[in-house]
Amino acid sequence: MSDTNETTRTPEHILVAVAWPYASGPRHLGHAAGAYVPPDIFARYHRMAGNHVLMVSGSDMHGTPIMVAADKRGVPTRELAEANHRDIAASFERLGLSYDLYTTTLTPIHYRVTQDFFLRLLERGYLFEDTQLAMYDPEAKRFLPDRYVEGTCPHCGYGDARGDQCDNCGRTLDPIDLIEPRSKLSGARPETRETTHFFLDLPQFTPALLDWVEGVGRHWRPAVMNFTLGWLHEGLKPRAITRDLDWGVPIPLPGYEDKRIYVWFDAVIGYLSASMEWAERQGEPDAWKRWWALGADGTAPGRAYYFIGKDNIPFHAIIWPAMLMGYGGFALPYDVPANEFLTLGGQKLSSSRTYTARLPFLPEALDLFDADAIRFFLTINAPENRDTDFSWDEFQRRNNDELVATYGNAVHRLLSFLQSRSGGIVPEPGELTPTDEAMLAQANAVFAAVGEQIEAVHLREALRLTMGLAGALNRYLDEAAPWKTIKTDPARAATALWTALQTVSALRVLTAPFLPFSAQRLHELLGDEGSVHELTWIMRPLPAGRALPPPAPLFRKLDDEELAALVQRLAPETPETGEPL
RNA sequence: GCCGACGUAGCUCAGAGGCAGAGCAAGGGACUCAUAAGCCCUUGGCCGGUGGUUCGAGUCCACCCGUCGGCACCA
Repeated sequence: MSDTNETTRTPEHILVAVAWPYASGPRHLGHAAGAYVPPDIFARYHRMAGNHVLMVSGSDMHGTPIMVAADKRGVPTRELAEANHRDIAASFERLGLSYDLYTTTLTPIHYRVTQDFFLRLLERGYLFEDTQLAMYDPEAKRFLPDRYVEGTCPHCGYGDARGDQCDNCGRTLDPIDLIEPRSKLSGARPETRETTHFFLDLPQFTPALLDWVEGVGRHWRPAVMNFTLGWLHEGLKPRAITRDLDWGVPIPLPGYEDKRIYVWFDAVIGYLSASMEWAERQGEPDAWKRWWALGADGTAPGRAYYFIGKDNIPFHAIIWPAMLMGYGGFALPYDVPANEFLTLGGQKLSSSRTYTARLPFLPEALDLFDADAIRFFLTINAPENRDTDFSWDEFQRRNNDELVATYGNAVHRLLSFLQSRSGGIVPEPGELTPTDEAMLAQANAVFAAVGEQIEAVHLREALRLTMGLAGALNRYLDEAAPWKTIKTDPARAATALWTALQTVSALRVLTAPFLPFSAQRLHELLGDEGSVHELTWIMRPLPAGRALPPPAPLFRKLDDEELAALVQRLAPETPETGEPL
């Protein structure tokens, strides 16, 4: 067995920054496909490849929708946010997401870092105060975000237009233009009031951002770069970073007790504050600097990847970099591999196989299916280049025909045969034929190919290549046909079985980033102890003579009736939640 | 309305100047180790439309149609 693909390069510091889920309710499969599963694959691979990975995220706890939902239920805002946070964290754990820290924006350290950012940007002249007109609900005694004002659209006459946009004609609106405006909270007619807020002076950053994007953006996904350049060329506008609320990070200046720093400004700072919190918990309070602090010559300490959905591009490719530039001394994003959306658009409404009109929430999906089956579907059909369509038919097909039939079966047919014909003992190989050599060479080569794709954040292609090795193993077994040669040429059968077993041993390593739970089961079926995730990203030899435990299938098939019965338990309607992240 | 992305086989999706691809579905075949799985062969495409650039265009350009997203107080 050769270790030729073992890398000798020095370990890198890789920051895996994962979008902060908004703690307004459960996340659904679309969120997982877009922003949560990809970084986990990326982080797991980089750990196995020997790099120093820091993967942090947390729940975004502030913002108006959470406040409003809590008011409606008559519970304290903090209580609802924390309950939602616990649910999200639990489903992430069940999905196998390997955060080094998954925290919230309610921690003391987050408040401290956010206020520090505020003061530093203010001191450096990147924040200014200005007075604006805002809608005020006299009954709820609260200022209203634009979308909490409803009324008749001045363009098309639609009666339920929101203050920010008309859902009927799609036009962008100003709430002041609405005919017969009413508060979404109380129904009262909103008043216009003056209010003073702090603004982030984004125009100051435009030239520096353009320079930066035109350099680093070259390896970004084209959609992300075009979108970002579009904003920059259009000209940035100052953006209010405070609100008239009592839910959020307080403004660290006297006289602003009735205002708060608004959620989008504090949420992106979470990447930094969570890294600091992680370091403190490690008992090494400065450890975060290894991923964040620029060197004396301004060089980045490693590479920072921000995994988000496409709706979040402005925050991560423009606003957060501007904030970092303004503060100074911290590494900017290296890549922002934003995914498109998982949609339900193509589902045929007339089909009897249409079960729901919405994407399932993670807790529901995880109650019904193995995490690896979900991860497999979300990755092999990931919306990397464009929106991709979700349907239960497609989920079943990918699971049954690809995950189970190709990969699961390749493993199971081999291990079962070994168990029944040679008592589960890994045989001693004889002389290798060219076919055997080719099988092993391919397994070895797949490590480099998959690694290259993951590093480029082409996870879908990476998983496809991995499954390709399972397909090659099936073909190898058919050609070598040990079930025949075992009767005529036992030594040849032994060598073929040994070769196939080495390939399965490679697959348990190769699938580990994508399918962490089944990779661990396979690791144990191969008679190894400990965690498969602590192995190195190279061929893992399986020694001859080892006795393997009795095999069990890695995955289960979903038959039509079972799937239909399971999925019909899902609530047909979308429960009340806030917006996606 | 403005900006951007996308439109490729029945389905889900790759490909980005040089002979149209994969998986699944469909048709045929040989096999029996395996969760009726796996393997081999075959069928299947006006690459959304029109016009242009080019020796050559899914690929580059213009316009049109369709879908999705953004348009700064949702995050």
